[in-house]
Amino acid sequence: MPLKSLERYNPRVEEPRWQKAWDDAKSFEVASDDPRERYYVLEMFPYPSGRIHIGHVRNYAMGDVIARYQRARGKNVLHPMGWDAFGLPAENAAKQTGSHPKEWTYANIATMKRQLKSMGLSFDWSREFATCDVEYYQRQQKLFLDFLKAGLVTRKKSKVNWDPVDETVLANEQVIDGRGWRSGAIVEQRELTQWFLKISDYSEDLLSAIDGLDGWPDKVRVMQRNWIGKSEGLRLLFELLPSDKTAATSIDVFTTRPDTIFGAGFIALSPDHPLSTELAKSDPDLTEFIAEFHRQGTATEAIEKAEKRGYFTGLTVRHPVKPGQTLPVYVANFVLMEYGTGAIFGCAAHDQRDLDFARKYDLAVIPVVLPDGADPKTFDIGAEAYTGPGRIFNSAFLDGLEVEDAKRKIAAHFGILRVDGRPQGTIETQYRLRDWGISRQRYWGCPIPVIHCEVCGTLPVPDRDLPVELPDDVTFDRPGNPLDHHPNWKHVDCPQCGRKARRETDTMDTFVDSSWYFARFTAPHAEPPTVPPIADSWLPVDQYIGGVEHAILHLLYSRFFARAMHKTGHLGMDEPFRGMFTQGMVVHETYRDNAGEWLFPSEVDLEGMGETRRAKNASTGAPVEIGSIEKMSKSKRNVVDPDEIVRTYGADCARWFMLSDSPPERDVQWTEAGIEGASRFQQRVWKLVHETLAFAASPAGSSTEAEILAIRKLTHRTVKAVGDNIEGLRFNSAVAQIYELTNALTKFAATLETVPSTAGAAELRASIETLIVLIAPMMPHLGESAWQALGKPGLAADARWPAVDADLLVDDTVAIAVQVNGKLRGELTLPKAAARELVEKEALSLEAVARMLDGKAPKKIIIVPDRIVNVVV
RNA sequence: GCGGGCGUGAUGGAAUGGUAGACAUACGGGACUUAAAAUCCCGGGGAGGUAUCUCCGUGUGGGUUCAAGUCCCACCGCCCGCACCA
Repeated sequence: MPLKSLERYNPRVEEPRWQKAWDDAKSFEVASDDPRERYYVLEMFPYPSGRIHIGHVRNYAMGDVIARYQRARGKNVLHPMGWDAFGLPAENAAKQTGSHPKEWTYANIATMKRQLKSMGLSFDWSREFATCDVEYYQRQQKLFLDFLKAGLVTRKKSKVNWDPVDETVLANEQVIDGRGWRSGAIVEQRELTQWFLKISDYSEDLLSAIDGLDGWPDKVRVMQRNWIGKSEGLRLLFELLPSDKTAATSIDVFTTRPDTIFGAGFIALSPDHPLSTELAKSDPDLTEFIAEFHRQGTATEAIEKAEKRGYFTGLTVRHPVKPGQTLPVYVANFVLMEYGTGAIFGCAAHDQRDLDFARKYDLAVIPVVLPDGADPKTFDIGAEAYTGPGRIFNSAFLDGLEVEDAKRKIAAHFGILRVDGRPQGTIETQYRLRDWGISRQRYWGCPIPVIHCEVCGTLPVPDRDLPVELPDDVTFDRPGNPLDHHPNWKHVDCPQCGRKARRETDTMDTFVDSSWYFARFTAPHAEPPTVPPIADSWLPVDQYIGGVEHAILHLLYSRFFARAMHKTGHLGMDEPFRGMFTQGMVVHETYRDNAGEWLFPSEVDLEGMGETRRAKNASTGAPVEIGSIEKMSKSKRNVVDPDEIVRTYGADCARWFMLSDSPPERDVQWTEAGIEGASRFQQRVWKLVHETLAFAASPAGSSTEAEILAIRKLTHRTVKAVGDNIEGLRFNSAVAQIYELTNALTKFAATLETVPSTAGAAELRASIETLIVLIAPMMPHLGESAWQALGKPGLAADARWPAVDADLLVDDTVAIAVQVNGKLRGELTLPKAAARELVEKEALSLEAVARMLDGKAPKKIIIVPDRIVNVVV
């Protein structure tokens, strides 16, 4: 039944038609009073930078497959979308083009929403919001005030990371290799009074709960563990010998190796240590040393490898366990004020940094841990410190103990002693995690709802005065915070005494906005930030999908926020995301001409393959160099425009290709051939559907029972496999299964053409209908068009996932591989669960096996039922 | 330096310890066509000139096992994260 006259499937016509049908039917709007089992799938919402890029397409295609699949499984699926809409780019655009951040942002949202709609994503648009909507950020202000009341917010003067390009403060998490995460500028240190969220209150909880996040990638869990950075050790007081340089009587030190105390050779203070600062006042050389340290900036790789340098303060402390001995006190450039107490004791023999330092300043190197098997008389430290296990020696009452036992014993020892009336040593847990500084000196963010009164101090804005709304009339003609420059916005009356007071002009870090949006989606129009019973009925998010670049920042903040919202009664749970998935990037080849100019893929013609593959400029014919495959970026022009892809191939093909080519956690390379393959498949399915319809009208004939059964079995197996693969997020494997079924059905249709059969045609039709339901989550528009062509009622979007007949998943005959000494020599087709004797007999009677045996009797025969026989000779 | 991951045809990649290379892409051959595109069919890890068949083959070298891409040890290479955390 050739269908030469069949028109090609035309996505440009079909796709908008179905998008409208879904809209009209409100297919994807969900109600919270629906009694069915709930499923919440969420993709990280985008920043409205201007246009959707192909990475978004991949992210949302994955989420959409899950949403549509779970819907087909009969669940009430929440699949919302919104906009992470505050942030610096809007202000930068304002500076560059004179646009207003608000207009710029909402215009971008409009564009991107149109683009997303053209992708046919099953979002519940009725729940859409942008974080810059007053309706959203006013609830965020409410949360802030509740956090403030609950003691989860502090205001303190602190050294902050200052981004000189963006002219704002950055959180530690936002400093990458000493540079601003967005601007790339080298970050400077400044002292400012800042608002902090006390995430460190939850250090232990955030850490220990990671163990329970088994729906998260290990990689992300490890990163979060490392970021929180727990270590247990001893806080130890060293008594200072009296000096006219300072009134201080002791130095507080944190160590994880108290067992090496007998090997202590010096004390080192951070240049930022209060004692260092005090001493510097009367010591110009130390002042210079500290200034030099600050000039070096913060942690970059170069600094990391920088030489250990120190400055002797002239102070000495008593050695706490060696009566009569003292240790010199240095200020050293490798000691961080941010960790522990900002002071350490140096044990050169068992810490590499301390050893480097000791060698440079000719300080004592006293080994106190003896590796197993080493001779205490000859054991010596060369250029490398010994940090391994062993027995303690040279250490009086610790001698002979293992490292861990020695730690316990010395902790007990110092727990009894007193310095300045305090225990000399206390066991303490330290975390690397710092409180989250959220103050930003920017306009386009959520205003911090606080008022500063000279008399009453710092006061929260009363709930009744919310929202604290951003003024529209701001200018961007000078550096700094436009809110601060605004003529009257910050001038308010004190809510307590009524005197003139000043509004806080800092706005919140935009990571605050994204730390609770998933909760707001559960009741986006409610008066309070969340409606706890509703939020709790949806949360935690069953499957969250986004880029690994948020593995620490956003995911950690959100986990903290859930806890803080729990504490303040806005949520009933602590962990916001049950399942987390980090998808790979979309990458593309780069192209560069002789002048070194980057070219867009659309400007390049490619020919040849492998070694002979060449590229030239499509319009001029000039040679083009094919460069490395990299993450798509505007600067290297290795980008494709989703709009253009949708125009040329349709959204379904873009989605299909994004899902088919690589495992979702790995990078996928965008290729023209790949998207064309998707398009070919789309046409094949369309053709197959119409062939099926033609066969249904064909006269009776005979196809064999066996053929029909084989098709039915394959269909059921595929339904099972595709479902399993989607649930396991193995979209590429699901696609492969669909290809296999499609290929088999195409072949079957071809045999029907030569041997017509009513039963065969009916079987084909049933299988095709199933196939369409399997395809629909990935190519939803094609799914609808085919569904309609097949004359099925309603929308494919509402079709149920086909039921699997378990009996059809197993065969009554099985192919059993026959090996001799582990090497494949043949294959048997036997009834399922055949007796061992039969399997053995059949296997031995194979000619290839007999040949390998060469008349000898087998030593052993291993039989794995229904799978394999291994004859051992 | 520490931590995590990965290494399979020309390419992206499949493979509960049990028939390596599913599926796709690229390529080659054929059919259809005046021709091209599209479409359909066939082929394909390497070597032994073809088929049969044999040997080799999942980064390298060892090991465990009847059987290893898969598990263990060592090494090489690549990618990612953290980075003076005491």
